[in-house]
Amino acid sequence: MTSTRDRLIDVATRLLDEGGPAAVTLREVGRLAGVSHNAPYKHFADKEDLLAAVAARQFGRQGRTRTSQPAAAEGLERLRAMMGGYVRWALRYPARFKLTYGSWSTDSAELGAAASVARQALVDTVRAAQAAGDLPAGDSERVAALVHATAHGAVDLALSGHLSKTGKGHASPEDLIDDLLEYLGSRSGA
Amino acid sequence: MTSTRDRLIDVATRLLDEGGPAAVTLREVGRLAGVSHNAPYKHFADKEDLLAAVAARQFGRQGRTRTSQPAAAEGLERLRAMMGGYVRWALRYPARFKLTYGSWSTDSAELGAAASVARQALVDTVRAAQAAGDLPAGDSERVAALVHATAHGAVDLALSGHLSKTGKGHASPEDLIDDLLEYLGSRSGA
DNA sequence: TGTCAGCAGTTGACAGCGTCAACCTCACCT
DNA sequence: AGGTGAGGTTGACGCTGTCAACTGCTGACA
Repeated sequence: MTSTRDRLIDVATRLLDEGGPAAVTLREVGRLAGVSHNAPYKHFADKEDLLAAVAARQFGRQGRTRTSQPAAAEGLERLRAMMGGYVRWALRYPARFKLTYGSWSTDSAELGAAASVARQALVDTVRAAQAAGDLPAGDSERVAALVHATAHGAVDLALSGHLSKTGKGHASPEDLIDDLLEYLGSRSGA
Repeated sequence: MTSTRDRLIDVATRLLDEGGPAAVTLREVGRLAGVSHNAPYKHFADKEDLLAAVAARQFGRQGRTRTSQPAAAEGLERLRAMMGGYVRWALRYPARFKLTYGSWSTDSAELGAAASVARQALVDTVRAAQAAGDLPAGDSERVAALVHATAHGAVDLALSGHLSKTGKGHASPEDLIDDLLEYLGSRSGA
């Protein structure tokens, strides 16, 4: 027996995937969850609050996926796998990606905490790769930020159609991340 | 004497800057432009079409700024200046940035052409830096895509509050771009 | 010169949206 | 027994995007 609150988040996520942000309507969410058009207000302050709950759940999944990743790969390979997961997730659920990393005027504590866990997992992986000599030494958090920024930007540009899709300059987000990691790797002087 | 169409785009841009995407309302745009609530439909098919015009104008300015940049700087420095301009523009007008690089279901020819000019200017600058030995050789379009992705992602994360703002991992978007260019530069073996 | 098409503008209407207020009901605590 | 609060309901409000119908002007052309 799932709670009404959970069902509302489920429905909102589904609508988001199917029709983008514009398709997420409090009234439609209520309808599909089998409650009245105003029931959502018993669980969320307003529309943004519901969307923040959707985003927090995504961060939560991401953090758990990252930390539970089997340690089959080591060093750079593990980092590459992690970023590959990020990219595939974003390309598969573009609307969730854009929502999750969108701007939040509501700074929900739940959201902040979930995001923090996900980020820490990346920093740890970067630190391990540095220790293995696969990445240049230096502030791990800053290197992690660089990697995240590149992956994030590559995906966002790809989703918006601003990465050339054919011809000489063609590159997928994963290609760009590989390029970056290769440059960083050869710089590390291992 | 500016045309009504231009005035509508002006007002829409202003509303976007002041109150984000939610503040851009066809009716309010009409009101502030001194016309009726339905006049915008004489110039734009629908709301998205108006927003596309706003975005196209931004791309246009960007392309012109980039190509007209004084050649005071050369090689890497010119590239750094160009990306600095991109970052500062994005941080100053976050809503325009998010809109411009958002997803467009309407693929207006005007939009595509304007975006293409801006991208080509970046590729040319990368090519020059490569010729100067400041960047590793290789497909210029792909290196340009990497640089753009990093800058874009860094700005987007910063705007969304996903870049740690204090402490050891603190880094501004410009810092991250500098990091990338430094890694690329030392890799070029000049 | 007369007229006629079409562009730019208007008013009015419609459904759907987010949100507020008031009411109901029923489990639970005292 | 009685009250209280969480979770649900219905109804209303103003605002939005969009459609339809009407008007006035302007330029092309017989």
